[in-house]
Amino acid sequence: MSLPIHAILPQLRAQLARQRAVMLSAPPGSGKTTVVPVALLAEEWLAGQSILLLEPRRIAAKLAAGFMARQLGEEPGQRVGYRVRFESRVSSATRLEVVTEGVLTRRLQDDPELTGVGLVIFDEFHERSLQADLALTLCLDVISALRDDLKILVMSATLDTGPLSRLLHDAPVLRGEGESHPVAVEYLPGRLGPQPLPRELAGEVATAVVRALREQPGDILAFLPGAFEIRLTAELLRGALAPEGVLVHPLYGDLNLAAQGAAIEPDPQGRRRVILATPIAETSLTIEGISTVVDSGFKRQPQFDPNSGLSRLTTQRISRASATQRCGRAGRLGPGHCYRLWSLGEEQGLRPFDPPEILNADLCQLVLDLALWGVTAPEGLRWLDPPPAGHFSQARELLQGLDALESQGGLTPLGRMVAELPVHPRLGLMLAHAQEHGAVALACDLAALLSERDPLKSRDRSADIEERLHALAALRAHGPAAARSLDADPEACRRILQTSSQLGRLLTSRGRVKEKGISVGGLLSLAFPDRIAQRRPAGQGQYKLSNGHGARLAAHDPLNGCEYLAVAELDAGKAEGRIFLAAPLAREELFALWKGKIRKEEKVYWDEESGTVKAVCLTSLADLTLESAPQPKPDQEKLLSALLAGIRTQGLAVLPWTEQAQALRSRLESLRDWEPDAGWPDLSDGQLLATLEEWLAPWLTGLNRLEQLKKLDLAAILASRLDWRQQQELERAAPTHLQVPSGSRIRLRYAPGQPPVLAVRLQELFGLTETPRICHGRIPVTLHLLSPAQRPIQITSDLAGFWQGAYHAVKKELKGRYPKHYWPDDPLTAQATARAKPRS
DNA sequence: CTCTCCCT
Repeated sequence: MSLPIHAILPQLRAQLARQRAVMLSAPPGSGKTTVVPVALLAEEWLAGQSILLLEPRRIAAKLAAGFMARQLGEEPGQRVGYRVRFESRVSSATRLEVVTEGVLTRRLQDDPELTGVGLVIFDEFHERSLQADLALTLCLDVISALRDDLKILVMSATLDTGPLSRLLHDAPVLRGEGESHPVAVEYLPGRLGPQPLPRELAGEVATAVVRALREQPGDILAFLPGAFEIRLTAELLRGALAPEGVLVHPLYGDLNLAAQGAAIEPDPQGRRRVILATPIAETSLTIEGISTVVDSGFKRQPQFDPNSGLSRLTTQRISRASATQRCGRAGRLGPGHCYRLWSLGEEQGLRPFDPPEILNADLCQLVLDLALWGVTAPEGLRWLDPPPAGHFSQARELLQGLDALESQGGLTPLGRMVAELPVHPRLGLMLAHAQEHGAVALACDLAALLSERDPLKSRDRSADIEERLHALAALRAHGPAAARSLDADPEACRRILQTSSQLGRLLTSRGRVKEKGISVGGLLSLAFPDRIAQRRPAGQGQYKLSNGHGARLAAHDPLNGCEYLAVAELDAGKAEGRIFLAAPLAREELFALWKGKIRKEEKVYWDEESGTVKAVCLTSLADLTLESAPQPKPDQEKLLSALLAGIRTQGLAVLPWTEQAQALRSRLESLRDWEPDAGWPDLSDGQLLATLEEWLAPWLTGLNRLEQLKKLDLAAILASRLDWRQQQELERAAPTHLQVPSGSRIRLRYAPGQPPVLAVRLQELFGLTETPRICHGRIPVTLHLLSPAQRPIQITSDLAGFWQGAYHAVKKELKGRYPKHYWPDDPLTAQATARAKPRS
């Protein structure tokens, strides 16, 4: 049998003989997975050592091993073997061992020299899983420190080869051909925006599928983002296609094996089929007999947020690499056709490749693996894409908080134990602590449940994890039918039990029971202390998490009545997370389990609603307030700063700004304008608010409510900011009043940025030749000249000019209106008066 | 409106 990959085998052999690392890029169907490893077994440089072949999935590992073994006329476990979780076929004769990712990481940790291994092959490296990236990084570390004879071969479909080649010290890149048939691509741009609603998306896909059925022969594979859109599309299609006898099969990971099998196998009666699939059909499952693909262009992906430590599922546009991969699914049998629900223009906007998982994942396990490797900072190793610093430190802080890591990043004894358990570190910690509580068996079931798919499938299932435990118990005691009667999938339950018993074997007889009794919720809280949830007082199914974030139960979930929950799984959501798995946590148990982390503190704070400062004694666990009691004798300093905080939120207007206080402030502000270098204090709003502690606080002793502020003498308080000399100078340079020739003392009005205003009846100024000035003669006042009835007549800052000019016209007019008043012809020599006429 | 895969 000849495959395209045979053409480049000689080149590959030659390069591997010379180089430490080689890359081989070839599309699906080239035969690289099964041809290359066997072909290299007899190489001289291998010197009798074995080859490790890394596959991303168990099923692929077993299939590849089986295929290669049979090519050699053997069964797996002889020269070719495999090792995946729960199952291995290897012997002393095994020279080629196909492993999955977790097994390789474990192997590296147990034997960093990779004794007896001469070559590690990374298959499907373009998938860029977190574990494959980590394994490559660790292998590079092995080569540079311990094994300069170890070789690496990275095989992939389309991959951005440049950065990887550089990481591998300019490894040569060989390119192979694939064996596939041409696929015609047709663009069907629709109405789908960047964030389509599930209904819109399902409608577009259903329309395209109907068209494909009309225009193309054979079975059709449509790619949708998730199970929800698949259900919607199936409903639309079943309505439209029922009479034509076309079969519609959903296909996604949560389906049981029988349903997946039905979607994968051709129909025995030869009826046409439409398979509606998630990205599971992109690489993990191959469907027989597909000649047409309909690609929605979207997929659902988790988005990790290091701020909350939570992931959120988001529906995103796929990459061009992903679109190519999906398209290729139509060309396995013969020429195919692919409908893309976007335009050529939109295609230019797609990312060329999917981002590697390491950029977007929870890094707890990676941080722990590195610590076990002896590395506390990622900078110490060489990465294709280094783990993001924020994600890394979030994971590190979480593990430090759980006592798995020292403050320097090294493993604690507890952390070492957890690092060796095949579960997420959170669950490993729960298992470790469960030993002290004598609850290992229960904890194993819980850890397994949370590591595998949810066994409950009904759409209105409760988030209560105890319902899953009941299903497991039913399966153990009475078999599959009992589990099914509880709405649980027996297959999923069996997988959980398998994981649980593996964990049980790893944990038995370690440690001694120190404490007795712990509930399911209690155990979960040990793994997820940041996700202890407290019901909000008024909320319906709304909770607050101990990490400060909000979360919500489905409306009719029976868990709704619980005051406290330990939440194991939730989607971060946009504003509020959705709780998918949780268990009730009794208040007494919460206090008992977490007494070491529960704090009591006095909190004095500003209560907006009542306009007062309140003082309480709080019992809290992280961001949750467990108890709150009034504090009769609050700390004076805290009281004061809470009151100041209240003033800050309300603004300066809550202070009693009497006319006098305002005038004082205006005078000082004006002076600051006129004499910027004279050291006058800054009394602007911003500055006053910023320096409340300095100028206002000393006057607030013993006060705790806003209304008490009304008693303050603000003018005196502001004046006290000036020393004695400044106060004298203020009176001289910016007086409150000016005396005019009539003898009256007239108030001066100050406004920042403007000259002072003297509003005075014209007749009181007779005899005054020049405009009055203040601020040591530098600032002329603006005169608002008034009629005897106090009506404004003229505004001027040039009194001499007024007397000479405009006065005579004004006089004439006013004389007519106020004949009893005194209107002299020569205002400069006339006697000023505050009355109608001067006293004679 | 619950993606997918994986672990001595």
